[in-house]
Amino acid sequence: MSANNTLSNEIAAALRREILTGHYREGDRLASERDLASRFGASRGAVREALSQLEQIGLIDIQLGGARVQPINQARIAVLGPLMTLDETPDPALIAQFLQTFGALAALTTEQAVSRADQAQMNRLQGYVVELGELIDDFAAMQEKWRSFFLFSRDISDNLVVQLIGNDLKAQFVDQVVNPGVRPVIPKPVLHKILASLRQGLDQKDSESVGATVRQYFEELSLATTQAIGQMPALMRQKAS
Amino acid sequence: MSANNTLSNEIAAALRREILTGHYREGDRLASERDLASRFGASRGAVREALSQLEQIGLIDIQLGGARVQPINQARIAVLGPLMTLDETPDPALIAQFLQTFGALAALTTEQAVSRADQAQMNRLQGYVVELGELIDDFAAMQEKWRSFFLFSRDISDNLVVQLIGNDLKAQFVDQVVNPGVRPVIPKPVLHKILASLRQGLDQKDSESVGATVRQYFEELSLATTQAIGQMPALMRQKAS
DNA sequence: CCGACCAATTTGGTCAGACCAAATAGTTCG
DNA sequence: CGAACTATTTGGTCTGACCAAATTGGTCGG
Repeated sequence: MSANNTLSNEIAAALRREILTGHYREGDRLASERDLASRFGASRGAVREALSQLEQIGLIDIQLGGARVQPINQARIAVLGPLMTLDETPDPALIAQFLQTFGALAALTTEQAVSRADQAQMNRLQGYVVELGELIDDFAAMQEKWRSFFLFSRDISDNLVVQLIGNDLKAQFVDQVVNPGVRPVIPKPVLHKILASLRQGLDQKDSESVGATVRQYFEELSLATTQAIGQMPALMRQKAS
Repeated sequence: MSANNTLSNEIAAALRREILTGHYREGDRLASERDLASRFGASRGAVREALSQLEQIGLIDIQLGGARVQPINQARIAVLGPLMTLDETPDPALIAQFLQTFGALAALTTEQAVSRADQAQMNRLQGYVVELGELIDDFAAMQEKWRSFFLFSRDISDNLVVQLIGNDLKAQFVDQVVNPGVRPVIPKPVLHKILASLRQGLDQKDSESVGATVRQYFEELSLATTQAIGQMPALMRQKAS
Protein backbone atom coordinates (compact mmCIF):
# COMPACT_ATOMS: atom_id res chain seq x y z
CA MET A 1 0.00 0.00 0.00
CA SER A 2 1.89 3.03 1.19
CA ALA A 3 5.42 2.84 -0.05
CA ASN A 4 7.46 4.50 2.64
CA ASN A 5 8.05 2.05 5.41
CA THR A 6 9.20 4.20 8.25
CA LEU A 7 7.63 3.40 11.55
CA SER A 8 5.93 6.74 11.89
CA ASN A 9 4.33 6.27 8.48
CA GLU A 10 3.06 2.89 9.46
CA ILE A 11 1.57 4.26 12.63
CA ALA A 12 -0.02 7.06 10.65
CA ALA A 13 -1.46 4.56 8.19
CA ALA A 14 -2.83 2.41 10.99
CA LEU A 15 -4.49 5.30 12.78
CA ARG A 16 -5.74 6.74 9.51
CA ARG A 17 -7.37 3.49 8.69
CA GLU A 18 -8.98 3.24 12.08
CA ILE A 19 -10.41 6.70 11.78
CA LEU A 20 -11.63 6.25 8.21
CA THR A 21 -13.28 2.95 9.00
CA GLY A 22 -15.25 4.57 11.75
CA HIS A 23 -13.56 3.29 14.87
CA TYR A 24 -14.01 6.71 16.32
CA ARG A 25 -16.82 9.17 16.21
CA GLU A 26 -16.45 12.83 15.45
CA GLY A 27 -14.99 14.63 18.38
CA ASP A 28 -13.72 11.52 20.07
CA ARG A 29 -10.38 11.85 21.72
CA LEU A 30 -7.57 9.73 20.45
CA ALA A 31 -5.43 7.99 23.02
CA SER A 32 -2.65 10.17 24.33
CA GLU A 33 0.69 10.17 22.59
CA ARG A 34 2.19 8.21 25.42
CA ASP A 35 -0.51 5.57 25.25
CA LEU A 36 -0.25 5.29 21.50
CA ALA A 37 3.50 4.98 21.82
CA SER A 38 3.23 2.04 24.15
CA ARG A 39 0.45 0.52 22.07
CA PHE A 40 2.52 0.60 18.91
CA GLY A 41 5.71 -0.22 20.74
CA ALA A 42 7.19 3.00 19.49
CA SER A 43 8.63 6.13 20.93
CA ARG A 44 6.61 9.23 21.49
CA GLY A 45 8.54 10.97 18.77
CA ALA A 46 7.45 8.48 16.15
CA VAL A 47 3.86 8.76 17.30
CA ARG A 48 4.05 12.53 17.21
CA GLU A 49 5.19 12.50 13.63
CA ALA A 50 2.37 10.17 12.72
CA LEU A 51 -0.19 12.34 14.46
CA SER A 52 1.25 15.38 12.75
CA GLN A 53 0.54 13.75 9.41
CA LEU A 54 -3.04 13.04 10.36
CA GLU A 55 -3.48 16.60 11.49
CA GLN A 56 -2.13 17.93 8.20
CA ILE A 57 -4.72 16.02 6.23
CA GLY A 58 -7.41 17.29 8.53
CA LEU A 59 -8.36 13.98 10.08
CA ILE A 60 -7.60 15.01 13.62
CA ASP A 61 -7.20 18.22 15.53
CA ILE A 62 -4.34 18.17 17.98
CA GLN A 63 -4.69 20.37 21.00
CA LEU A 64 -3.42 20.51 24.50
CA GLY A 65 -5.52 17.97 26.28
CA GLY A 66 -5.79 15.54 23.42
CA ALA A 67 -6.24 14.97 19.72
CA ARG A 68 -9.83 14.96 18.56
CA VAL A 69 -11.17 13.20 15.48
CA GLN A 70 -12.53 15.52 12.83
CA PRO A 71 -15.50 14.77 10.61
CA ILE A 72 -14.32 13.29 7.33
CA ASN A 73 -15.99 15.91 5.22
CA GLN A 74 -13.84 18.51 6.87
CA ALA A 75 -10.62 16.78 5.90
CA ARG A 76 -8.29 17.56 3.04
CA ILE A 77 -7.86 15.93 -0.33
CA ALA A 78 -5.09 13.78 1.01
CA VAL A 79 -7.62 11.48 2.68
CA LEU A 80 -9.06 10.44 -0.65
CA GLY A 81 -6.32 7.98 -1.48
CA PRO A 82 -6.51 6.14 1.82
CA LEU A 83 -10.28 6.38 1.67
CA MET A 84 -10.39 4.67 -1.69
CA THR A 85 -8.00 1.93 -0.75
CA LEU A 86 -9.92 0.94 2.34
CA ASP A 87 -11.81 -1.80 0.61
CA GLU A 88 -10.60 -4.20 -1.99
CA THR A 89 -12.89 -2.70 -4.58
CA PRO A 90 -12.92 1.05 -4.85
CA ASP A 91 -16.25 2.73 -4.29
CA PRO A 92 -17.73 3.35 -7.75
CA ALA A 93 -19.56 6.45 -6.57
CA LEU A 94 -16.35 7.93 -5.28
CA ILE A 95 -14.53 7.11 -8.50
CA ALA A 96 -17.30 8.75 -10.45
CA GLN A 97 -17.07 11.88 -8.35
CA PHE A 98 -13.37 11.79 -8.83
CA LEU A 99 -13.56 11.65 -12.59
CA GLN A 100 -16.22 14.31 -12.77
CA THR A 101 -14.13 16.59 -10.66
CA PHE A 102 -11.04 15.87 -12.64
CA GLY A 103 -13.07 16.56 -15.74
CA ALA A 104 -14.22 19.94 -14.50
CA LEU A 105 -10.63 20.94 -13.90
CA ALA A 106 -9.42 19.49 -17.18
CA ALA A 107 -12.16 21.40 -18.95
CA LEU A 108 -11.08 24.61 -17.29
CA THR A 109 -7.52 23.92 -18.30
CA THR A 110 -8.27 23.24 -21.94
CA GLU A 111 -10.60 26.18 -22.06
CA GLN A 112 -7.90 28.51 -20.85
CA ALA A 113 -5.38 26.80 -23.08
CA VAL A 114 -7.46 27.40 -26.18
CA SER A 115 -7.92 31.00 -25.15
CA ARG A 116 -4.25 31.62 -24.75
CA ALA A 117 -2.76 29.36 -27.40
CA ASP A 118 -0.84 30.82 -30.33
CA GLN A 119 -1.11 29.32 -33.78
CA ALA A 120 1.64 26.76 -33.31
CA GLN A 121 0.13 25.57 -30.06
CA MET A 122 -3.29 25.38 -31.63
CA ASN A 123 -1.86 23.25 -34.40
CA ARG A 124 -0.35 20.89 -31.92
CA LEU A 125 -3.58 20.62 -29.96
CA GLN A 126 -5.39 19.82 -33.17
CA GLY A 127 -2.72 17.28 -33.96
CA TYR A 128 -3.44 15.46 -30.74
CA VAL A 129 -7.10 15.25 -31.56
CA VAL A 130 -6.35 13.87 -34.99
CA GLU A 131 -4.12 11.24 -33.47
CA LEU A 132 -6.80 10.42 -30.96
CA GLY A 133 -9.12 9.69 -33.83
CA GLU A 134 -6.63 7.25 -35.26
CA LEU A 135 -6.13 5.44 -31.99
CA ILE A 136 -9.78 4.89 -31.29
CA ASP A 137 -9.30 1.13 -31.16
CA ASP A 138 -6.34 1.09 -28.82
CA PHE A 139 -7.44 1.83 -25.29
CA ALA A 140 -4.01 2.18 -23.73
CA ALA A 141 -2.58 4.30 -26.53
CA MET A 142 -5.62 6.53 -26.40
CA GLN A 143 -5.27 7.04 -22.67
CA GLU A 144 -1.70 8.06 -23.21
CA LYS A 145 -2.66 10.45 -25.97
CA TRP A 146 -5.38 12.06 -23.90
CA ARG A 147 -2.83 12.46 -21.21
CA SER A 148 -0.45 14.24 -23.55
CA PHE A 149 -3.28 16.43 -24.73
CA PHE A 150 -4.15 17.52 -21.22
CA LEU A 151 -0.55 17.95 -20.16
CA PHE A 152 0.08 20.20 -23.11
CA SER A 153 -3.06 22.13 -22.34
CA ARG A 154 -1.90 22.52 -18.81
CA ASP A 155 1.40 23.94 -19.98
CA ILE A 156 -0.34 26.44 -22.21
CA SER A 157 -2.91 27.48 -19.66
CA ASP A 158 -0.20 27.99 -17.10
CA ASN A 159 -2.67 27.79 -14.25
CA LEU A 160 -0.72 26.97 -11.13
CA VAL A 161 -3.80 26.47 -8.98
CA VAL A 162 -5.22 23.80 -11.22
CA GLN A 163 -1.83 22.20 -11.57
CA LEU A 164 -1.38 21.90 -7.83
CA ILE A 165 -4.83 20.45 -7.38
CA GLY A 166 -3.99 18.08 -10.16
CA ASN A 167 -0.86 17.01 -8.34
CA ASP A 168 -2.91 16.29 -5.28
CA LEU A 169 -5.52 14.37 -7.18
CA LYS A 170 -2.89 12.44 -9.04
CA ALA A 171 -1.24 11.45 -5.79
CA GLN A 172 -4.58 10.31 -4.44
CA PHE A 173 -6.02 8.64 -7.47
CA VAL A 174 -3.59 7.62 -10.13
CA ASP A 175 -0.85 6.56 -7.78
CA GLN A 176 -3.12 4.74 -5.40
CA VAL A 177 -5.94 3.23 -7.33
CA VAL A 178 -4.09 2.48 -10.51
CA ASN A 179 -6.12 -0.46 -11.54
CA PRO A 180 -4.94 -2.32 -14.57
CA GLY A 181 -8.07 -4.42 -14.45
CA VAL A 182 -10.47 -1.60 -15.16
CA ARG A 183 -11.09 -0.90 -18.82
CA PRO A 184 -13.81 1.69 -19.18
CA VAL A 185 -15.37 1.44 -22.59
CA ILE A 186 -16.93 4.49 -24.12
CA PRO A 187 -19.17 3.61 -27.06
CA LYS A 188 -17.36 4.41 -30.28
CA PRO A 189 -20.13 6.54 -31.75
CA VAL A 190 -20.01 8.70 -28.63
CA LEU A 191 -16.26 8.93 -28.85
CA HIS A 192 -16.40 9.91 -32.48
CA LYS A 193 -18.92 12.55 -31.68
CA ILE A 194 -16.79 13.94 -28.90
CA LEU A 195 -13.70 14.01 -31.05
CA ALA A 196 -15.60 15.69 -33.87
CA SER A 197 -16.90 18.29 -31.50
CA LEU A 198 -13.43 18.81 -30.13
CA ARG A 199 -12.02 19.20 -33.60
CA GLN A 200 -14.63 21.73 -34.51
CA GLY A 201 -14.13 23.69 -31.33
CA LEU A 202 -10.42 23.86 -31.91
CA ASP A 203 -10.87 24.86 -35.55
CA GLN A 204 -12.95 27.80 -34.46
CA LYS A 205 -10.79 28.48 -31.43
CA ASP A 206 -14.00 28.32 -29.45
CA SER A 207 -12.72 27.81 -25.93
CA GLU A 208 -16.14 27.44 -24.36
CA SER A 209 -17.10 24.74 -26.80
CA VAL A 210 -13.88 22.86 -26.19
CA GLY A 211 -14.39 23.09 -22.45
CA ALA A 212 -17.92 21.77 -22.75
CA THR A 213 -16.73 18.88 -24.90
CA VAL A 214 -14.05 17.95 -22.41
CA ARG A 215 -16.62 17.98 -19.65
CA GLN A 216 -18.75 15.72 -21.73
CA TYR A 217 -15.87 13.35 -22.33
CA PHE A 218 -15.24 12.98 -18.63
CA GLU A 219 -18.92 12.52 -18.01
CA GLU A 220 -18.85 9.58 -20.41
CA LEU A 221 -15.62 8.31 -18.94
CA SER A 222 -17.15 8.46 -15.50
CA LEU A 223 -20.16 6.48 -16.65
CA ALA A 224 -18.04 3.90 -18.43
CA THR A 225 -15.72 3.50 -15.48
CA THR A 226 -18.56 3.01 -13.06
CA GLN A 227 -19.94 0.32 -15.30
CA ALA A 228 -16.55 -1.31 -15.72
CA ILE A 229 -16.08 -1.51 -11.98
CA GLY A 230 -19.53 -2.91 -11.50
CA GLN A 231 -18.95 -5.71 -13.99
CA MET A 232 -15.58 -6.56 -12.61
CA PRO A 233 -14.86 -9.65 -10.57
CA ALA A 234 -13.32 -8.73 -7.26
CA LEU A 235 -9.91 -9.96 -8.27
CA MET A 236 -7.73 -7.05 -8.92
CA ARG A 237 -5.31 -4.57 -7.65
CA GLN A 238 -2.30 -5.71 -5.76
CA LYS A 239 0.97 -4.11 -6.31
CA ALA A 240 4.33 -4.88 -4.96
CA SER A 241 6.31 -1.70 -4.84
CA MET B 1 0.11 35.20 9.93
CA SER B 2 -0.20 31.54 10.72
CA ALA B 3 -2.06 31.17 13.94
CA ASN B 4 -0.44 28.20 15.63
CA ASN B 5 2.61 29.41 17.42
CA THR B 6 4.43 26.22 18.21
CA LEU B 7 8.11 26.31 17.53
CA SER B 8 8.00 23.60 14.92
CA ASN B 9 5.32 25.52 13.03
CA GLU B 10 7.42 28.63 13.10
CA ILE B 11 10.40 26.75 11.78
CA ALA B 12 8.22 25.26 9.07
CA ALA B 13 6.93 28.68 8.15
CA ALA B 14 10.42 30.11 7.99
CA LEU B 15 11.75 27.33 5.79
CA ARG B 16 8.64 27.40 3.65
CA ARG B 17 9.11 31.06 3.07
CA GLU B 18 12.74 30.60 2.16
CA ILE B 19 11.89 27.94 -0.34
CA LEU B 20 8.99 29.80 -1.89
CA THR B 21 10.98 32.99 -2.24
CA GLY B 22 13.61 31.15 -4.17
CA HIS B 23 16.44 30.87 -1.70
CA TYR B 24 17.01 27.39 -2.99
CA ARG B 25 16.94 25.94 -6.44
CA GLU B 26 15.20 22.74 -7.39
CA GLY B 27 17.13 19.78 -6.17
CA ASP B 28 19.19 21.74 -3.71
CA ARG B 29 19.84 20.04 -0.45
CA LEU B 30 18.52 21.63 2.67
CA ALA B 31 20.83 21.84 5.63
CA SER B 32 20.81 18.72 7.75
CA GLU B 33 18.36 18.40 10.59
CA ARG B 34 21.15 18.89 13.07
CA ASP B 35 22.36 22.04 11.36
CA LEU B 36 18.85 23.43 11.11
CA ALA B 37 18.32 22.63 14.75
CA SER B 38 21.32 24.63 15.81
CA ARG B 39 20.47 27.41 13.38
CA PHE B 40 16.98 27.81 14.83
CA GLY B 41 18.14 27.15 18.33
CA ALA B 42 15.75 24.24 18.49
CA SER B 43 15.93 20.54 19.08
CA ARG B 44 16.14 18.06 16.27
CA GLY B 45 12.66 16.86 17.09
CA ALA B 46 11.14 20.25 16.46
CA VAL B 47 13.03 20.56 13.19
CA ARG B 48 11.93 17.11 12.13
CA GLU B 49 8.30 17.98 12.64
CA ALA B 50 8.76 21.13 10.63
CA LEU B 51 10.43 19.26 7.79
CA SER B 52 7.70 16.67 7.91
CA GLN B 53 5.19 19.42 7.25
CA LEU B 54 7.13 20.68 4.27
CA GLU B 55 7.37 17.20 2.90
CA GLN B 56 3.62 16.69 3.21
CA ILE B 57 2.91 19.74 1.10
CA GLY B 58 5.39 18.54 -1.46
CA LEU B 59 7.92 21.30 -1.04
CA ILE B 60 10.78 19.03 -0.11
CA ASP B 61 11.63 15.39 -0.49
CA ILE B 62 13.24 13.90 2.58
CA GLN B 63 15.58 11.02 2.02
CA LEU B 64 18.49 9.47 3.70
CA GLY B 65 21.34 11.77 2.82
CA GLY B 66 19.36 14.95 2.91
CA ALA B 67 16.15 16.78 2.11
CA ARG B 68 15.95 18.09 -1.41
CA VAL B 69 13.85 21.02 -2.58
CA GLN B 70 11.11 20.10 -5.02
CA PRO B 71 9.94 22.30 -7.89
CA ILE B 72 6.98 24.38 -6.81
CA ASN B 73 4.74 23.13 -9.57
CA GLN B 74 5.07 19.65 -8.14
CA ALA B 75 3.83 20.67 -4.74
CA ARG B 76 0.37 20.29 -3.26
CA ILE B 77 -2.43 22.75 -2.83
CA ALA B 78 -1.29 23.52 0.66
CA VAL B 79 1.49 25.74 -0.69
CA LEU B 80 -0.99 28.16 -2.20
CA GLY B 81 -1.79 29.91 1.04
CA PRO B 82 1.81 30.57 1.96
CA LEU B 83 2.53 31.42 -1.66
CA MET B 84 -0.14 34.09 -1.72
CA THR B 85 0.87 35.65 1.56
CA LEU B 86 4.48 36.06 0.56
CA ASP B 87 4.07 39.63 -0.53
CA GLU B 88 1.96 42.32 1.00
CA THR B 89 -0.27 42.40 -2.02
CA PRO B 90 -1.49 39.07 -3.30
CA ASP B 91 -0.60 38.26 -6.87
CA PRO B 92 -3.63 39.22 -8.97
CA ALA B 93 -2.93 36.52 -11.53
CA LEU B 94 -2.90 33.89 -8.84
CA ILE B 95 -6.09 35.20 -7.32
CA ALA B 96 -7.70 35.09 -10.72
CA GLN B 97 -6.63 31.50 -11.24
CA PHE B 98 -7.94 30.72 -7.84
CA LEU B 99 -11.36 32.17 -8.49
CA GLN B 100 -11.62 30.53 -11.88
CA THR B 101 -10.76 27.20 -10.39
CA PHE B 102 -13.13 27.68 -7.54
CA GLY B 103 -15.74 28.61 -10.09
CA ALA B 104 -15.21 25.46 -12.10
CA LEU B 105 -15.77 23.39 -9.01
CA ALA B 106 -18.73 25.46 -7.86
CA ALA B 107 -20.24 25.04 -11.29
CA LEU B 108 -19.82 21.30 -11.11
CA THR B 109 -21.42 21.30 -7.71
CA THR B 110 -24.45 23.31 -8.70
CA GLU B 111 -24.79 21.31 -11.86
CA GLN B 112 -24.93 18.08 -9.93
CA ALA B 113 -27.15 19.68 -7.34
CA VAL B 114 -29.71 20.73 -9.92
CA SER B 115 -29.61 17.26 -11.41
CA ARG B 116 -30.28 15.57 -8.11
CA ALA B 117 -32.49 18.07 -6.35
CA ASP B 118 -36.05 17.20 -5.47
CA GLN B 119 -38.82 19.76 -5.73
CA ALA B 120 -38.35 21.19 -2.25
CA GLN B 121 -34.65 21.59 -2.79
CA MET B 122 -35.23 23.22 -6.16
CA ASN B 123 -37.57 25.66 -4.51
CA ARG B 124 -35.01 26.58 -1.97
CA LEU B 125 -32.34 27.05 -4.61
CA GLN B 126 -34.69 29.31 -6.50
CA GLY B 127 -35.38 31.15 -3.27
CA TYR B 128 -31.72 31.92 -2.87
CA VAL B 129 -31.54 33.39 -6.34
CA VAL B 130 -34.57 35.57 -5.67
CA GLU B 131 -32.99 36.82 -2.49
CA LEU B 132 -29.78 37.48 -4.38
CA GLY B 133 -31.72 39.72 -6.72
CA GLU B 134 -32.99 41.72 -3.78
CA LEU B 135 -29.56 42.15 -2.24
CA ILE B 136 -27.91 43.41 -5.36
CA ASP B 137 -26.88 46.64 -3.67
CA ASP B 138 -25.39 45.10 -0.56
CA PHE B 139 -22.03 43.57 -1.34
CA ALA B 140 -21.49 41.81 1.97
CA ALA B 141 -25.00 40.43 2.20
CA MET B 142 -24.77 39.20 -1.34
CA GLN B 143 -21.50 37.43 -0.66
CA GLU B 144 -23.13 35.70 2.26
CA LYS B 145 -26.12 34.71 0.17
CA TRP B 146 -23.98 33.30 -2.60
CA ARG B 147 -22.18 31.36 0.03
CA SER B 148 -25.41 29.88 1.33
CA PHE B 149 -26.42 29.04 -2.20
CA PHE B 150 -23.24 27.13 -2.86
CA LEU B 151 -23.21 25.43 0.51
CA PHE B 152 -26.71 24.20 -0.06
CA SER B 153 -25.76 23.04 -3.54
CA ARG B 154 -22.86 21.21 -2.08
CA ASP B 155 -25.10 19.43 0.37
CA ILE B 156 -27.43 18.37 -2.40
CA SER B 157 -24.72 17.29 -4.78
CA ASP B 158 -23.12 15.24 -2.04
CA ASN B 159 -19.82 15.16 -3.87
CA LEU B 160 -17.15 14.37 -1.34
CA VAL B 161 -14.29 14.93 -3.74
CA VAL B 162 -15.31 18.46 -4.51
CA GLN B 163 -16.03 19.12 -0.89
CA LEU B 164 -12.57 18.05 0.18
CA ILE B 165 -10.93 20.14 -2.49
CA GLY B 166 -13.11 22.99 -1.36
CA ASN B 167 -11.86 22.52 2.17
CA ASP B 168 -8.32 22.71 0.95
CA LEU B 169 -8.96 25.78 -1.15
CA LYS B 170 -10.81 27.44 1.66
CA ALA B 171 -7.93 26.83 4.01
CA GLN B 172 -5.57 28.32 1.47
CA PHE B 173 -7.60 31.21 0.23
CA VAL B 174 -10.39 32.35 2.46
CA ASP B 175 -8.58 31.80 5.70
CA GLN B 176 -5.33 33.27 4.52
CA VAL B 177 -6.06 36.02 2.12
CA VAL B 178 -9.30 37.24 3.60
CA ASN B 179 -8.97 40.78 2.58
CA PRO B 180 -11.56 43.15 3.89
CA GLY B 181 -10.13 45.86 1.68
CA VAL B 182 -10.98 44.18 -1.59
CA ARG B 183 -14.43 44.89 -2.90
CA PRO B 184 -14.80 43.41 -6.34
CA VAL B 185 -17.55 45.19 -8.21
CA ILE B 186 -19.42 43.34 -10.88
CA PRO B 187 -21.39 45.72 -13.11
CA LYS B 188 -25.04 45.56 -12.14
CA PRO B 189 -26.30 44.86 -15.64
CA VAL B 190 -24.02 41.86 -15.79
CA LEU B 191 -25.17 40.69 -12.39
CA HIS B 192 -28.81 41.05 -13.37
CA LYS B 193 -28.15 39.08 -16.49
CA ILE B 194 -26.44 36.32 -14.56
CA LEU B 195 -29.20 36.12 -12.01
CA ALA B 196 -31.82 36.05 -14.72
CA SER B 197 -29.98 33.26 -16.47
CA LEU B 198 -29.68 31.41 -13.22
CA ARG B 199 -33.37 31.83 -12.52
CA GLN B 200 -34.27 30.53 -15.93
CA GLY B 201 -31.93 27.56 -15.67
CA LEU B 202 -33.42 26.61 -12.33
CA ASP B 203 -36.96 27.02 -13.61
CA GLN B 204 -36.24 24.56 -16.35
CA LYS B 205 -34.10 22.36 -14.13
CA ASP B 206 -31.45 22.74 -16.79
CA SER B 207 -28.34 21.70 -14.93
CA GLU B 208 -25.95 22.44 -17.76
CA SER B 209 -27.28 25.94 -18.13
CA VAL B 210 -26.98 26.56 -14.41
CA GLY B 211 -23.42 25.27 -14.43
CA ALA B 212 -22.51 27.52 -17.33
CA THR B 213 -24.01 30.50 -15.57
CA VAL B 214 -22.10 29.81 -12.39
CA ARG B 215 -18.92 29.56 -14.40
CA GLN B 216 -19.74 32.88 -15.96
CA TYR B 217 -20.35 34.44 -12.57
CA PHE B 218 -16.94 33.39 -11.32
CA GLU B 219 -15.37 34.62 -14.52
CA GLU B 220 -16.85 38.03 -13.82
CA LEU B 221 -15.90 37.83 -10.18
CA SER B 222 -12.36 36.98 -11.18
CA LEU B 223 -12.21 39.97 -13.49
CA ALA B 224 -13.69 42.30 -10.92
CA THR B 225 -11.36 41.07 -8.20
CA THR B 226 -8.30 41.50 -10.34
CA GLN B 227 -9.36 45.05 -11.05
CA ALA B 228 -10.12 45.74 -7.42
CA ILE B 229 -6.70 44.56 -6.37
CA GLY B 230 -5.06 46.62 -9.06
CA GLN B 231 -6.76 49.82 -7.96
CA MET B 232 -6.07 49.22 -4.35
CA PRO B 233 -3.54 51.17 -2.32
CA ALA B 234 -1.07 48.86 -0.68
CA LEU B 235 -2.53 49.37 2.74
CA MET B 236 -4.52 46.37 3.66
CA ARG B 237 -4.63 43.03 5.24
CA GLN B 238 -3.43 42.64 8.77
CA LYS B 239 -5.30 40.55 11.17
CA ALA B 240 -4.81 39.79 14.77
CA SER B 241 -6.31 36.41 15.43
C1' DC C 1 -28.07 17.87 45.12
C1' DC C 2 -25.61 21.47 42.86
C1' DG C 3 -22.11 24.70 41.58
C1' DA C 4 -17.81 27.04 42.54
C1' DC C 5 -13.19 26.57 43.82
C1' DC C 6 -8.66 24.30 44.21
C1' DA C 7 -5.05 20.66 43.89
C1' DA C 8 -3.32 16.51 41.45
C1' DT C 9 -2.78 14.50 37.21
C1' DT C 10 -2.60 14.25 32.29
C1' DT C 11 -1.32 16.06 27.92
C1' DG C 12 1.02 18.22 24.12
C1' DG C 13 5.50 20.77 22.96
C1' DT C 14 10.25 20.76 23.53
C1' DC C 15 14.90 19.47 24.75
C1' DA C 16 19.27 16.64 25.23
C1' DG C 17 21.94 12.83 24.19
C1' DA C 18 22.35 8.41 22.23
C1' DC C 19 22.28 4.35 18.73
C1' DC C 20 21.58 2.27 14.12
C1' DA C 21 21.60 1.44 9.16
C1' DA C 22 22.08 3.50 4.93
C1' DA C 23 23.99 6.98 2.05
C1' DT C 24 27.64 10.19 1.08
C1' DA C 25 32.26 11.94 0.98
C1' DG C 26 37.28 11.03 1.24
C1' DT C 27 41.02 8.31 0.63
C1' DT C 28 43.77 4.78 -1.02
C1' DC C 29 45.18 1.45 -4.27
C1' DG C 30 45.58 -0.91 -8.68
C1' DC D 1 41.92 7.53 -14.15
C1' DG D 2 38.76 4.50 -12.11
C1' DA D 3 37.57 1.12 -8.63
C1' DA D 4 37.43 -0.33 -3.89
C1' DC D 5 37.44 0.72 0.75
C1' DT D 6 36.99 3.46 5.02
C1' DA D 7 35.23 7.52 7.66
C1' DT D 8 31.78 10.66 8.21
C1' DT D 9 27.24 12.41 7.70
C1' DT D 10 22.36 11.85 7.67
C1' DG D 11 17.69 10.48 8.54
C1' DG D 12 14.84 7.41 11.75
C1' DT D 13 14.17 6.04 16.28
C1' DC D 14 14.59 5.60 21.32
C1' DT D 15 14.84 7.05 26.29
C1' DG D 16 14.00 10.10 29.77
C1' DA D 17 13.23 14.48 31.25
C1' DC D 18 11.00 19.37 31.93
C1' DC D 19 7.38 22.91 31.27
C1' DA D 20 2.96 25.22 30.74
C1' DA D 21 -1.66 24.58 29.86
C1' DA D 22 -5.68 21.74 30.08
C1' DT D 23 -8.27 18.15 32.21
C1' DT D 24 -9.80 15.74 36.02
C1' DG D 25 -11.08 14.78 40.71
C1' DG D 26 -12.24 16.09 44.98
C1' DT D 27 -13.67 19.39 48.38
C1' DC D 28 -16.45 22.62 50.38
C1' DG D 29 -20.12 25.89 50.90
C1' DG D 30 -24.91 26.76 49.75
